[in-house]
Amino acid sequence: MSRRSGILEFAVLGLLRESPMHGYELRKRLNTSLGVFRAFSYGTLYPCLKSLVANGWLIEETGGAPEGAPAAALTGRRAKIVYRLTASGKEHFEELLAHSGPDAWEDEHFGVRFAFFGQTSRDVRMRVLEGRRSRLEERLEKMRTSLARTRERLDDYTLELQRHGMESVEREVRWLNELIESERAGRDQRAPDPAEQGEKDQSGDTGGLPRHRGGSRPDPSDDTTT
Amino acid sequence: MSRRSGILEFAVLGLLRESPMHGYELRKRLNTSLGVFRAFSYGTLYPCLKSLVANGWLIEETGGAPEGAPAAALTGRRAKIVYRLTASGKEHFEELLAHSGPDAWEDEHFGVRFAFFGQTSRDVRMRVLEGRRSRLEERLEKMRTSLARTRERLDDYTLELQRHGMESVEREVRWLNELIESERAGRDQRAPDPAEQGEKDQSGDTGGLPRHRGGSRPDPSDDTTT
DNA sequence: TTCGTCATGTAATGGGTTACATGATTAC
DNA sequence: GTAATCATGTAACCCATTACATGACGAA
Repeated sequence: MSRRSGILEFAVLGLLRESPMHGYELRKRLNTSLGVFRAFSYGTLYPCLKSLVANGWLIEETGGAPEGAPAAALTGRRAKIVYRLTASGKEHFEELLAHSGPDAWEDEHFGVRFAFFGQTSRDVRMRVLEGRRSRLEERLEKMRTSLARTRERLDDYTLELQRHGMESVEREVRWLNELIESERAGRDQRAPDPAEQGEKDQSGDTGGLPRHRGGSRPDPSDDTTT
Repeated sequence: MSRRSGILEFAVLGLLRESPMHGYELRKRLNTSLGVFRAFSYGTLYPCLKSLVANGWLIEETGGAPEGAPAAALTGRRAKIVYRLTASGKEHFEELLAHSGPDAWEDEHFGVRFAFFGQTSRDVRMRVLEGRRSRLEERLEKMRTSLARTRERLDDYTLELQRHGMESVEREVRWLNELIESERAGRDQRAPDPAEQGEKDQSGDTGGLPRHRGGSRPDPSDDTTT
């Protein structure tokens, strides 16, 4: 029952909803897809998985590959313990997805919440985005007044640090503005359950994200990994 | 001896080098001047102060305001315990300032290190800035390849999250480029010991930071605080 | 005189990492 | 056969927060 971090629990549940996986692979996904923000070690992950099992939200599937063909988990290598989301686990995740309390837009939570926006209803998405924005704006306010008071006493480097910090926050606010804007424009389209999608058309209309060009495009010609 | 966080120790030593302070004020400074990145609670700060005293790096000055006029600490309200940096504490801080090991440019450390660049020698500044930059660049590399591999499997929101994350990192790299550039341009000017400055002219030539205009300027007309 | 803020502390708890222990499977 | 990576776990520790306990001082 103990040993739950909220954010990790949420992410694990969300990832396992897409497809069953074993711990090792789960961790990799956690640290790439979502893990721009957070990296978890095994010492955190495995105990968490155990506790999720104890809660009845996951079941362990040991031994030879079960019929349910856990997709990528078994290409080449046989998994030891595959975790699969139970019905009540799915239900629990659904509840977590629906929550849009104040903690949902704190630094640690927001990223993960956003990562699962594809499974989140539009009104919750809006609340989370707007909550995050006002959170950042009040932080900005504090920074501004504090800077106004201490401006003279600070040396150039501290000032520059402050300036850059504020600019980062302002930038995220602008990003949120864009996102909120396009959420407003797009119609409510809750993404279908990924586990039941099969080969269906996934030309996602998930609210209509803004288009971005230039910068951050991965070089498609380098696939020198694995 | 235990209970030391490195970053907190560094920041406390650095702030106390400017002027003696008591814990309460120290914390406020920690959470404004430097604390764009980190906020510490009393439960962390006070034990840390005790351990710094135990190391001989600080001394506690209890009772009525000592002759040494601890500046802002005593305007209006009398402080209970004023912490002052000892000679060996100063020496220790000097050593910490001179270190430019790999941890100096990790996320948690970099901000605080930068905040004290005014007291840092130019070559150390350069090493830290360049270390940070290459750290970010290798992170960027990882993100790019990982994104290239998983691009198709990711939904629009995850993709957007990834994109924004990468853009943030790229932006910091550009910032570092500017800083490194102006460090190269400026001559070596180690800021004088702030504790011995008195009313001297402080038109800091600390290497010549780049000039920035627009955005992030505090509104000078709102001083509705205190 | 009561409320807000200043001011200092501690014990319990939380949330996470590191280092270690163990072993299977694959690539060379 | 041996190195690398896959794979699972645990115990010891670390860093910090929360909640609590305590009390002084100034302003309304």
